[in-house]
Amino acid sequence: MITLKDVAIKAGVSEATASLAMNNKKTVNAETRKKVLEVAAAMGYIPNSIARGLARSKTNTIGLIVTDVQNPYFGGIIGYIDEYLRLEQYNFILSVSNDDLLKESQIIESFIRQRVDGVIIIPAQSPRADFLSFNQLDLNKIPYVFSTTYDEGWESHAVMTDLTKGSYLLTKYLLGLGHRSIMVLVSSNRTVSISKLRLDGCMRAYDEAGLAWDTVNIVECRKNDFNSGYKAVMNELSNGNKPDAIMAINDIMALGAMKALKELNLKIPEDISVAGYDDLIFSSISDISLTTVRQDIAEISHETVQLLLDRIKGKDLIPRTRFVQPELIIRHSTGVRTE
Amino acid sequence: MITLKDVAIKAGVSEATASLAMNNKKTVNAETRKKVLEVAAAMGYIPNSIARGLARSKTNTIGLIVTDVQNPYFGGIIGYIDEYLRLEQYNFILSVSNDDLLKESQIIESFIRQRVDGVIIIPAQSPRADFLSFNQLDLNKIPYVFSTTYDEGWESHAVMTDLTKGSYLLTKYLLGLGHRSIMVLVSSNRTVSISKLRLDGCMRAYDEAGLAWDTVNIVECRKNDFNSGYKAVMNELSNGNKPDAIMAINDIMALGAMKALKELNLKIPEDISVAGYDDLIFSSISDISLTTVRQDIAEISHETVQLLLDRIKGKDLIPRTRFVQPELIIRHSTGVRTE
DNA sequence: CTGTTAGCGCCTTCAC
DNA sequence: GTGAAGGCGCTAACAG
Repeated sequence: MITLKDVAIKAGVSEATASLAMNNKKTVNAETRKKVLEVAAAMGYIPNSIARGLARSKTNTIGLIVTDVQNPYFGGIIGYIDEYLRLEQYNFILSVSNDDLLKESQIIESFIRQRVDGVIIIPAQSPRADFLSFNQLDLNKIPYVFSTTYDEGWESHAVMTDLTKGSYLLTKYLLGLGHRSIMVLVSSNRTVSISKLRLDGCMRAYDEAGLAWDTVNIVECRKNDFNSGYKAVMNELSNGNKPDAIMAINDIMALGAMKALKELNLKIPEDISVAGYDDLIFSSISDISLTTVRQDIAEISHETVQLLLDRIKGKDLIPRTRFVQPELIIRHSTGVRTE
Repeated sequence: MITLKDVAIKAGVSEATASLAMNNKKTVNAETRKKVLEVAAAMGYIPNSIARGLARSKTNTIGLIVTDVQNPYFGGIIGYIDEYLRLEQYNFILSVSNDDLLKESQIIESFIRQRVDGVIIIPAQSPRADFLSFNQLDLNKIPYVFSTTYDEGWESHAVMTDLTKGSYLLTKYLLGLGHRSIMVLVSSNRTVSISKLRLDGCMRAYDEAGLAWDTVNIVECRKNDFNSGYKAVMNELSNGNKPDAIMAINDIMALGAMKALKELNLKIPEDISVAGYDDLIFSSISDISLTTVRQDIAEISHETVQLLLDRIKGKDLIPRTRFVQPELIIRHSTGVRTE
């Protein structure tokens, strides 16, 4: 392992000068710098960022917590964040919370140990008893921003889709098609932001249309995955609850719902319309392509990174949620109410 | 930011003793340790792993390079690796190469800078002009292991599915159903290991059956994604090449292929059988569930991590590829040849 | 058992 | 412009 000292000696300069040269400070003579750079290259010198981190107390790495890596939605987020961060010469450490609050707090502590310069949090979606982890970050003066969703009860910087607006557009569209009895598949707890905000949007559309909101059938599902969507629909329909349309909290669940409907020999959209949320690549996989609300994950990721870097650079910003605009994508899983 | 020194002073001991206490070395008196631990907790002390890394020249973090985060197959790998690594008290840094060799080499260099203890590489699938990056790792004595696939021409430690066997099983099964004219969708270059190994398996099955291998239609696709599968099938079939069965290099492409067939009004499996590879959760999404070869990603991830940690601990192992057994999963997208 | 000393590799004043 | 000196926070001998 070759060090800066080795380079300095071989180049016949002091370690300090070598350091200045490597970091392109103008205070060093062009000749000397050239010499140092050459020697460094020749020796295959690779700077030790650990040591640099200690000396500068800045690691140039940021921590990223995601709830789920298997969902391509988050895969996309990770990809974009990686891209933008790399452009800005930052590394990142990734950890997966699996929506587990304990794990999330352990991850945050390990990020603090690592002295990350900042952290991006996709918060676990369970009601929180306390906010110790976030407090720890504040105490250690490590900036963080929530991405994709925020946490109820903890005001902070966040970047996310205007979920309410997306649901509003979608619901309005469905009502416009004549659907009245709508079933909504939400997460395990309808009061948690990712569900609540969407429901707010539905409600707004109902209100505007002068329709009674309480005709909506809200089904809480334990997980937000394919099987949950499948089972929920199987259950409800076998209990005789046949809606005009089904709205799922995300595309994966919507796809699960479609699977169930097919098995029940119900035609989509003739018998029941189905809509998702996210606009995964997979939304066009099913032979009946899915109507959905597109979340602009490139934009979300980009804003998240910019916001975090601004905070790291010391910009004093007011904690608030930045909303990214959703887009209604109409495809073939929805149609006018027939009967 | 409170340091070990602060704790030591407040606890009335030397910094060294505090350090020993924090690290649970037995050489320190129970009373003293208790005292130190209490003070540390009270002060909210969080050790600085950067400093520790410098002192011990061991960072307890490993680097992970993946080619694609959007494919849930790799999402699964990342999830498992995260899990196993965390159990062993390791962190990891993730970076995405997007199958770009230049980016891959930059990532490796940044990993060296960070002084990771080891790296897990899912190598980019392009023919390599040189092996400088891997050489750099060797020079810096940083252990690494390839996961999911290896690189032709660079012998090293690797853990992956026995791809050849998987293809062999699948092909044998298809031949057994009476299919003779098979179309195989591979990556952009059939000589690259992920394609080559699979093709070897097909070939073996053909040989065993005493059938002429050259009747197989091998189609090279630029990318291994949904659209590539879709387009490849659209192209081939509109050129009048109608096979009995289609085998894709992975499930995503197979799903794309199915989409194309449906649009061409061909029935699956009555008109054409389709098979994938990977066994994604999504393989059951399409109304016709996909016959595929399951890769045991939990096992692959686990072995990869164990192998890397063994190497980090200094075990001197012979570079070789460890194969994980594949499993043929028969579902509804394949059936006996009809005409 | 505990404290002293000496780094790990790099950066940053501050003289010269 | 360049070198000497000190320090980032922690650990690893070595004494005592």
